[in-house]
Amino acid sequence: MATPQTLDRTLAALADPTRRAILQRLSSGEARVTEVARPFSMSLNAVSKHILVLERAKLVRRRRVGRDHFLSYRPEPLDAAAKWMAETRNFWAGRLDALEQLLRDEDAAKP
Amino acid sequence: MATPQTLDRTLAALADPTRRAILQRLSSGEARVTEVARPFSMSLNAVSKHILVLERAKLVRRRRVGRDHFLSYRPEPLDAAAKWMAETRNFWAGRLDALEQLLRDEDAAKP
DNA sequence: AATATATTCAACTATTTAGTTGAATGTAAA
DNA sequence: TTTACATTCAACTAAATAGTTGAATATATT
Repeated sequence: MATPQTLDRTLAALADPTRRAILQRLSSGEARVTEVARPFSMSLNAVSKHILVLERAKLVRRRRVGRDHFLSYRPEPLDAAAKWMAETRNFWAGRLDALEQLLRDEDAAKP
Repeated sequence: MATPQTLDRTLAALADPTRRAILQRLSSGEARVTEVARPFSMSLNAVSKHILVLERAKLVRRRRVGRDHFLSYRPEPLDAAAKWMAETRNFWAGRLDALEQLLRDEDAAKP
């Protein structure tokens, strides 16, 4: 698990604003393909392809119910990305603190 | 700062094993282009292009001294990536813990 | 001054990617 | 059973990417 290619696919999948927006949408719950596509100005087919990319990267899972395909966010592949960052040590030395602070700030901002 | 395009460039730059290897090499200190290129089986020119990609993503900085170009790792752009992950909350709920554990394990493994 | 070294530039090719449109498939509703 | 809906498949185009080779530029070394 976490072969270089897996990491490639994970990071490449994230390196697109449409796909990140899709994930953000899904991070607040399941949705069907059409629902996911609605906010975007591109064709449904284009979004369908983006979803395929996310699926290949295992960042999205598909549950078929009749003609509807329900999509959900699977965060697991990000572990490998985080691990890579952790191994490239310079980043985390003194930077994990900043990240934790940032998370604390976000928590504090929520009621 | 941290426009979507910046994130795109950061993540796209990381989504290549050659470039990640270059960064890992640089994370243990400055090196010249030729030195960085040596371990790879591709041409010097190809590596030079990878370096350019990393430079555009601000993950690598170049210091010119005569004909030598010294390259160094700049981890700052990863902040935006970490922030994006933090915002896609599901990941961090219950997963930041795992990451911290992982870091602690790595620390423990070092003398 | 001549030569060697470090690096980029330029031109080219092959592959991948993001998008399009139109047709096909399968399921649900009238 | 006809029609509408959800989704993908197929074929295509335009642009980006990763690699190549060969020439150019600039700096060191002899």
